[in-house]
Amino acid sequence: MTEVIKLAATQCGHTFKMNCSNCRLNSLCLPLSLDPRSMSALDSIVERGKPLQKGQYAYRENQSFNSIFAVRSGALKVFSSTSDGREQITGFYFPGEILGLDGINNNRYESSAKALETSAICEIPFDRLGDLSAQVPSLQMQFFKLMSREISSDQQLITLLSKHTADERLATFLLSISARNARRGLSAMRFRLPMSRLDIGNYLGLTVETVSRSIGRLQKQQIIAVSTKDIHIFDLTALETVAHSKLLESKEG
Amino acid sequence: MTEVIKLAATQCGHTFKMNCSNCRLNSLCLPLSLDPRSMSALDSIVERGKPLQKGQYAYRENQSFNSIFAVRSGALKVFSSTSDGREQITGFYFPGEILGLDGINNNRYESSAKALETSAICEIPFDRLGDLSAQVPSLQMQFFKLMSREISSDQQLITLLSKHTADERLATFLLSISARNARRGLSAMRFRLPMSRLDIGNYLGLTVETVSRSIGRLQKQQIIAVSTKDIHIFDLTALETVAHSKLLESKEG
DNA sequence: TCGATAACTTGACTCATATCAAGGTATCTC
DNA sequence: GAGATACCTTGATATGAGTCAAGTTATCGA
Repeated sequence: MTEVIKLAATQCGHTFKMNCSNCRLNSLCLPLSLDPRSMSALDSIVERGKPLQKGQYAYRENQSFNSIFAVRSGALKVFSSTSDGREQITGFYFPGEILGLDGINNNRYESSAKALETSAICEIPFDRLGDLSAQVPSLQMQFFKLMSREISSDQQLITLLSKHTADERLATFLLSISARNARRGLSAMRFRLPMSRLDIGNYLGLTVETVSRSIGRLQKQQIIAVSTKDIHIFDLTALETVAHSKLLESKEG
Repeated sequence: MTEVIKLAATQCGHTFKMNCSNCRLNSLCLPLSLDPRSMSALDSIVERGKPLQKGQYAYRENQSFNSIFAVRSGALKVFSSTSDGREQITGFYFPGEILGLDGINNNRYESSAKALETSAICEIPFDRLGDLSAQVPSLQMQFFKLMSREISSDQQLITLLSKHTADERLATFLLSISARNARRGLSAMRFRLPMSRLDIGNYLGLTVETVSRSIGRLQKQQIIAVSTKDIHIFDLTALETVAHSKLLESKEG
């Protein structure tokens, strides 16, 4: 084995060995519910390279598939190219979330993953994960659930795009970011968006102008306050109302 | 074991035991690339009940998850309810295809599956499939690929809904049905749609009227001929052109 | 710190698709 | 096989989001 011990430097100058056991995201990520021995087995196959700088890729469309990736810090966007050369963003990925699952089917990635800001990621070689899954039933189950969750969330996006107005889409999007922040122990009410308005519009099937106007409307209703990329949600309930119903929304005038 | 031998009656009155080995769809379905022993192990956990009649459900949203299903004959639609009570169809499933994967994550189905016509389905209990997957690496891999394919196809639908016109969506939809027919050894050029225009519109994020008008435009261009639910594709290349590019389409006038 | 460039906002206008309406056609039921 | 019902088509009109345009505000590199 040629495993290299990966060290990470803290701001105060100490170094420590990064692993799944001491990762504060392990309860959100693949190791969830693994016993210590299995966690250490998983840990031994995880590769922790140096962080991606903003704009760098974790993987690219059509590249041959070898690994899935877990986000440790930062944020990435995943997108594929349409037949006429435009891009479609299919998801944003935050710490504790796993990307690259679309590559399994044809042994090549069907999308590209690009860092929106400096991001640390864990690379998990898929063949070794498969071997380990066959030995550790709870890991296999956890991985099945992970893929199932990706399917569910894609289906929610399908519904969002197919049946909802611009304001509903934007409100749903903000609620999703908020909930994912809360899951990591961060504020559900205040956060900074790592992606541009263009990316948000692309993801939600809207133009930049429409995103901007929709944000404007939510601000005018005092539901949120926005300063460029800093979001402050004043009224979570009102935001949920906007997200969930055309009918109610129109009654508010 | 209380396994009952399932018999199916052919039209000429003979009976035979249905199993994965003799199923003519096994090269499209989960058993793909399994050796005979593993195939028979898989076969022993599959339950083949009596066919669903049109309108009956394979499973319903929020029902507790136990099994995934393979379509043997017929067709089903899978849909979930939006917050305001409307339905969103997320997929149509044809023979050889597998549904119910969204239930794995939370141990309950996040969508409902309804037969569009009389349909025979194979029920595969998920806990037993998990056990077997851990023992048969090629089955585990096949199942991972299956889920990955579902993710990819959902992402393609996301792109279709987000970035394409009504005509592009409809053309893409017809091409998808055509290709899946061809995969099963049926005609790519002539087929009968099992779903209503309403269902097509719902799936594609369009109203019935728009679907109808879009079909009308494709007929006027002599690309397809349609008689209610019977589709005849005259010019597959032209249909692909319509599906793939706004730019080219507008040049044709 | 300045200048350049990218990102964002706002307004005026257009257009693709939704909505409303009415009539026609297939399909099911008794 | 007649009536009822669901499904489909076509036309007229309305509208939400797109497009084009111009100006403002952030961000980045030298």
